[in-house]
Amino acid sequence: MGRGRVQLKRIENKINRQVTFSKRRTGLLKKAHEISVLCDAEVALIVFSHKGKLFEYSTNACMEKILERHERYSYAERQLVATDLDSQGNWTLEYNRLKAKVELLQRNHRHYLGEDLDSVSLKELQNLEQQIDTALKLIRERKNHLMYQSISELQIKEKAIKEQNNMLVKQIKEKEKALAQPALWDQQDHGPNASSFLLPQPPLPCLNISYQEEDPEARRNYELDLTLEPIYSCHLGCFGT
Amino acid sequence: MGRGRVQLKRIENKINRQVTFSKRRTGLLKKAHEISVLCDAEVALIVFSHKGKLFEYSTNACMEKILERHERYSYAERQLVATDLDSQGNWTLEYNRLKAKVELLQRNHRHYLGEDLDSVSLKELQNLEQQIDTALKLIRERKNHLMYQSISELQIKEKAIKEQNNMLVKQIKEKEKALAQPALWDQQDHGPNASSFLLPQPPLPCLNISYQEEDPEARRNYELDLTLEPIYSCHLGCFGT
DNA sequence: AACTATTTATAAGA
DNA sequence: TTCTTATAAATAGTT
Repeated sequence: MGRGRVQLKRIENKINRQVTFSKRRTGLLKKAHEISVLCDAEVALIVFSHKGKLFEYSTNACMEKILERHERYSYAERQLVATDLDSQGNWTLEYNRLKAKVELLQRNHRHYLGEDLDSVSLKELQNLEQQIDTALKLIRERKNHLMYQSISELQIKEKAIKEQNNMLVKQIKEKEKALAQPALWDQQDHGPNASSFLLPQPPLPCLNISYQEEDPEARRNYELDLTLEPIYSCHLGCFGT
Repeated sequence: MGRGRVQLKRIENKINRQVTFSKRRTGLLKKAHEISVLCDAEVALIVFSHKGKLFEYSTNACMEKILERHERYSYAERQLVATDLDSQGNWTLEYNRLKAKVELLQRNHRHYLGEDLDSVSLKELQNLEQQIDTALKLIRERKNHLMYQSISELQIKEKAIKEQNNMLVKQIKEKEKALAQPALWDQQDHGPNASSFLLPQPPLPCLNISYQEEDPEARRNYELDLTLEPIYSCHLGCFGT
């Protein structure tokens, strides 16, 4: 329906595919709604775009109900093959349903790990490959994001520590200077706290003790800085991959 | 689309409604399939007729997978509805255990698809990356294996068909030659099977009839050979990826 | 199930 | 994305 006859195959041009998707999606949802109203049918339509975005339509907006009904319907079919155990309560049904779900998930899980592929068709393999390829990209993206984040955090911390160090060095030098001329001072009693007498009030609390490593915060920073090294060397190389 | 404009309301005439349902259902399923192929989308369509009969379409015929994927999207919502009923019975324990398992598996599943990574630590991301990288290699290996396998099978078939063709050509030529010198033969009675008189005994059963396409096997081979083209053109390009 | 007059959907272009 | 337009497709009413 349009200016050219349409071939039933994947549209390779990305822009084109996106536009066609948008148009046809609208049409499809509309038609789903129409048949639902005109013919008094119950319709559930789920569409995931190539990029993974979800679009859906469901009669009376009760998707869950319809999916449940579907599940019951197709579950009943499967029951015909396996039958018999609907003796006790209805919980048995629910329990078996869950169990089947676990099995399916575990099967998928194995496939996502590249295991147990003998029963998988070529077509399915191609889908799987693409899904996983996409997943890998997303994971690396997220990883890189986290790494860049911690790098910039650490750079900020590093800068703060250096400033602290500079101040400490200055303090020590002044203290040495003061000790070199004790005559001017020893008549007065300054008590045991003499080491901080030159600090402004109030001093930054950690400044006069971090050399003794009694400040947990300072220590943690230091440790973090060390820990970072191996992470860098292992993974910075993959930033672009 | 038809001889009259259509009102978007339930068709009251029962026969009419049934006919329209049948027609539109066909159209809807077709369109669902088309958007799926053209735009590389994943589609699940469920239709219950007024009378309760089920019709469905799903991309690659994996309805369960798509529904599961959908479920993951609206997961949080249903949690609100579903939680609360863990009251009596010892089966409740087992049931909840299973449910927890499903949740865990689904969480993993999401991670394997590269979704929902916000809560994952850097360390875990690294593991995930490696697992998936390995999986991707395994999947591609398996895919290539399958593709090479079908290629060599098809090459063998191709060769066999060519040989058949050669023999047929030879037969025809000999037959023509024989017809060009009828005097030598027409005293003898060879019956209706004259066309195979030069074949070794027993002849390949299909050889003397395949030109009339009465042999299903020969025809199937031919179809197979044709079908191969698009597979080659679509997928051989990915062998190294 | 076919037919066909029309309405709809949509591909291409802007 | 949205609009327009030429054309392909779907389908309502009919047989």
